[in-house]
Amino acid sequence: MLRTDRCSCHGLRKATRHLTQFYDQRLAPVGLNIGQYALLAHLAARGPIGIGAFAATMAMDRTTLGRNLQPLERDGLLAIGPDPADRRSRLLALTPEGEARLAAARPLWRAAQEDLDARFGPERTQALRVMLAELLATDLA
Amino acid sequence: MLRTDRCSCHGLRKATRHLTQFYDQRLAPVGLNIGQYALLAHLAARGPIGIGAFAATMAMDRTTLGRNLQPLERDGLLAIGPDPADRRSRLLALTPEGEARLAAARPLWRAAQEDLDARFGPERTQALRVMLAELLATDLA
DNA sequence: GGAAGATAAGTGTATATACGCATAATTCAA
DNA sequence: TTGAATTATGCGTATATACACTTATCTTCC
Repeated sequence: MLRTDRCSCHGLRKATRHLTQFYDQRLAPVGLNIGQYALLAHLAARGPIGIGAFAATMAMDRTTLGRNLQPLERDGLLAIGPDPADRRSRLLALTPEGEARLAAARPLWRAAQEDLDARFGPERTQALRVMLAELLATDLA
Repeated sequence: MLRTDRCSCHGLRKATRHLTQFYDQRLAPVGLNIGQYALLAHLAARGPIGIGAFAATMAMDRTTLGRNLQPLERDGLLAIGPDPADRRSRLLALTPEGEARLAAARPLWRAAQEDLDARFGPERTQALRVMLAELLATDLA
């Protein structure tokens, strides 16, 4: 018999640990975790972008994003350069190495998604994604 | 128009950051975050318990739990004592201070839950909890 | 043009997360 | 009974998360 948590936040956090470990293990062969993969994938799609705007895109605290960029920059997967239009801002962009790493990671990510679909069910997975997007869009302040 | 994430894990992690910040802010007046509140609440319910068993209960890595206990022990909210039946094991239990802190936190947690229900909808909140429990119960290894 | 306010980002600090390795105690089997 | 396998935990390391505070730059208004 399935026991749901009384606390919605605790249930969410537990499920996140569970799923994060799964994705992290699947991506480990290319030396990325799911958070880093998401950063690279979104950065590839949004082109050069400032830290604040990118943090908003990722629904992440600005300072958290700043810290998370450091290992990726250190490893040469992304470059942080000046913004010619605003000297306060610094523009993020993938390096060729970052694009190569992302390309290597994509099939692993896709396989993880498909495995999740197979084990949890495509409809439930889809329903979960919708519900999580709705929760994220809910103003809680 | 609502945009769902392609990556289930990324969607889950974003929603967790969002909801965790909400709960953390609501619990801040008593000096706890939602993770610490969950630890104290479950520890109160499960009585003295070893670290490994408690970690399994919390769906948390054993070493993560060990680290998370440190601030709570330092602040005198829980005690880590020897297990008379097995000298390898160490038993966790709330202190009176821990019980008092938990009692002070409960109304704030309850209010946060009710606010979430009001803003996200009780049916959706319940459906989300069920789906997350199902995901947690899904073997992904 | 210059002061006031707004905005972009970095730093210090604290907690959260988990892997790999090490240690100590228990259990089990020959 | 003792050596091997198992189990419970701790520690080193690396990354994730976010708050409060600070600095640098930009914008606006007079």
